[in-house]
Amino acid sequence: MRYDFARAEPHWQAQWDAHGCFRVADVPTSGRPKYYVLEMFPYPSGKIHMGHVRNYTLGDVVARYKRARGFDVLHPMGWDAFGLPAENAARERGVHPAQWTWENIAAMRAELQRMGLSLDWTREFATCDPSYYGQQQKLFLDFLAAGLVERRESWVNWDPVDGTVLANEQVIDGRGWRSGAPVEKKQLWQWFFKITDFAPELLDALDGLDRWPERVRLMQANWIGRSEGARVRFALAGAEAGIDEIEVYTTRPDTLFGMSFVAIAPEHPLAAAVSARDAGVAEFVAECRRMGTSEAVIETMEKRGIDTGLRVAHPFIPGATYPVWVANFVLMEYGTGAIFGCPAHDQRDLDFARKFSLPVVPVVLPPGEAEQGFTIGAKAHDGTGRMINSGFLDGLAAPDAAKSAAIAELERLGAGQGVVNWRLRDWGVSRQRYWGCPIPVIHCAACGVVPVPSGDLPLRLPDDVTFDQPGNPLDHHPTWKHVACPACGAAARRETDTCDTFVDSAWYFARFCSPAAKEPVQEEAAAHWLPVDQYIGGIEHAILHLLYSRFFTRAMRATGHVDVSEPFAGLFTQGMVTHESYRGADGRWLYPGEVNRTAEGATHRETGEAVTVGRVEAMSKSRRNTVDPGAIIDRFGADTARWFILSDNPPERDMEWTEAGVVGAYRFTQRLFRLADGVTAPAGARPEVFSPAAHALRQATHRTIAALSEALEGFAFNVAVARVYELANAIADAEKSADAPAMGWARFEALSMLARLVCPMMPHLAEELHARLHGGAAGLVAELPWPEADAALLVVERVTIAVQVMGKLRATLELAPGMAAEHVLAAAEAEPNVARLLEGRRVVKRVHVPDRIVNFVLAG
RNA sequence: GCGGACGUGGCGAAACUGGUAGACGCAGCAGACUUAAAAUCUGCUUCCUUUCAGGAGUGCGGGUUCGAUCCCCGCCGUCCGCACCA
Repeated sequence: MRYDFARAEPHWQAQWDAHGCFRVADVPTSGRPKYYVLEMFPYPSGKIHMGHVRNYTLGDVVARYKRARGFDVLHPMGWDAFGLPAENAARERGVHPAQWTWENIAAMRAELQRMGLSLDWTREFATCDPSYYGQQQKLFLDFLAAGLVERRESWVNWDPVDGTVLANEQVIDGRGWRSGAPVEKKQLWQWFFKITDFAPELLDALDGLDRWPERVRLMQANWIGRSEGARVRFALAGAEAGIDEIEVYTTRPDTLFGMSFVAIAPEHPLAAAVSARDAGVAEFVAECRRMGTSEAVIETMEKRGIDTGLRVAHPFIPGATYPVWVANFVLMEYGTGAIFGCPAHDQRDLDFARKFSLPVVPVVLPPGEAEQGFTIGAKAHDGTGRMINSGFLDGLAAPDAAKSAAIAELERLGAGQGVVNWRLRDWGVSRQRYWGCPIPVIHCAACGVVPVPSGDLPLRLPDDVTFDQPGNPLDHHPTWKHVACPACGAAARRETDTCDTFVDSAWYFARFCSPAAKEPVQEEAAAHWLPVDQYIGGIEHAILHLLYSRFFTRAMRATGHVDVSEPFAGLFTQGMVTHESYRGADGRWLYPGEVNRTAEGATHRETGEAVTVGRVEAMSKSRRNTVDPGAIIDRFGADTARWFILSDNPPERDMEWTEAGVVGAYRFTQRLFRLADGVTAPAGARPEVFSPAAHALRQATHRTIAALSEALEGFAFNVAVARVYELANAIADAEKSADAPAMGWARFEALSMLARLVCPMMPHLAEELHARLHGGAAGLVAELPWPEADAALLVVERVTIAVQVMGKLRATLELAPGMAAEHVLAAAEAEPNVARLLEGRRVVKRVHVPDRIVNFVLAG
């Protein structure tokens, strides 16, 4: 008899649904503790991919386990439904973004439901639904009223041919992806959330996030980027267009005596001023504008610059002046958009100085170096040392003591002051696009920016838009933007920018607590469920999405919507799903389904020609190395897909999807089914006495319960899987051993525990096994508590002690635990192999680690 | 370029975070069952030396320690993020 997953899986899903196993109230009255499990909700691209299967399987294991542990578990699902792909589909295929999105959602919901996830589907929503984004508009207006939103000019990537703003990913090698035209930077008036208001708090609170991965906290801390330094004002030797000084931010004011130039960003006002009269500078600035706004691009391109001819005075050295350059690596967004260059102690400045033959004066002498003859070669010295060539700073320790002294002097001279600087920039949320949440403000010539009245919310997107011309369809709409000013009644214009989709995902976790509420969040529901106890998603979101959510939660707290500051108490970041890639003889990428893969190599399934096996890489459509979860569930069932995805490796690491691995997982589902097939509850009470074999099986069962609990708590799902294999092996072995009277009882115990233990991972098979073992009379596993291990069966009766001589293993001892050191050492010395090696040698040290190891250290 | 991680048999990995490296699975090999194949079951499986017994071994090179996959220093390789992809 074989396990018929195709029949069983829909059956048990219907049972769970009929029992409402996974539904919870907005404000539960059960008295049980709460646990909120959330996986990052998907973008509705149309099909689920293996990354989703992994993410939602991980979350489901946690949700089911916690539910069994007696928690009320909130485990919702929704759709991150606004975004560029829907507009691209509209432009390419003429389908309306709304239609495209809702059809995708329907398809993906059906696929997700086949996975047997323990979700409360009654809480489902999509961010493109006015019932969601209308609430978001309320939040926007509350933030605006609280001074957390601001309008200012900032730079965007502009495609001059398509007349549209480009996302960084739409800029390829400095050109627009569709038009191929060189991209230009352009300044637009944009809306910003003032995330920098919370910079100190966002940084400090990281310490309290003890259930977040350390690396994520580090990345966030570096991203927020607190630094202590100084602002220094350099007087220009001659004013330029009314500008008579350059303010610079530096973290190394101690190296001011080593300066050899000042460099300003191409967007710096002074660069514009010089451009007006200097064609060379104007040309350079224009060229920098064609680089787009991506920091990664700016930082990796060749360091270039141009001398403006201007000179600045040194704050400490009367009479000394230095050239002012425009440099393509100076960022307008960081500090003041201007730096001073000290080539001896900053690698980038050194590269720049070497390239343009600027002086390199060392001012920090590294420890152990002689001052005389010390020069800087190809490497700048950015470490500690003692100040030289630095006037009043000479002899001080760098950087700290010298830094304080330099700042004190700058302040005394009125040439600057010590400041704390943040790398974090305010969050620009304006998008010149249709498929997003409309920003609910009106621009009035007389009244300025006027909020859309709350009674007019949700401010809906118009449906009748066209995508036949470049730019923002909202802007082109014949009527939508024309509106009377709510304040004065005069003709006014709606804001036509929509929100960054990161805004939608920055508070959805709060909305899930009360998805139907008439306000953004219902107070009691949010108070009960927040924060999310376990959040699970891809490491690629380690910075932006998580930081924005942390900001949003604080902004919602400031405007009275929630009473927590941190959205996610626990965070787990999963790795990607990867697969081999294949290329045919003509160089085209091939889908795994088109390839016959053997240990020796690969051939094309139809033509039989040789196929090149490429690297194992993240699944992507462009390389066609994708596997369709739907097809896997058709062939093997959801439990097999879930089991394999959990068993392969630790969830935080990238996993390789392999056909052989899935087949192996499938075989195990059948093996479990066979093991339990025909087994029913033994008649009579529990036996008084167990044979050694039956006792050993019972120990294995209870150790598995304990081990699995520990593994599941610690996200070591691959270890949990291994423990399940071990118990299954133990049951199979016991089957073969002589059938002592009590063995039947021990075996039934093992099997019925095993059925319950695999439930978080393979919920359908668990129900099937459970129902068969108990003749259908013992309820749903989904509603049973987690098994408890019998402490008496966890007691360790024998330990294996390794015996080393000079750190090398020479023997092992089998002993009862807790033996005294002398006894263990004596037993170790008596081992023939050990005695042989100790013969005639002097033992200088005898190491004994109880119940673990003995080590004899010999003289000489 | 900057920031963050990761690297263990043929492959995915485990190892009570300083104490027997390789649990468990995949693949492979041998055997049983079968007319045969599939499925299933049993055994073997880090590498080297001639078994007994040794030697080497956790990306590479050093260091600390009785003892290092684990701690420290320096390299190499791979991956993630870099603010308008989600």
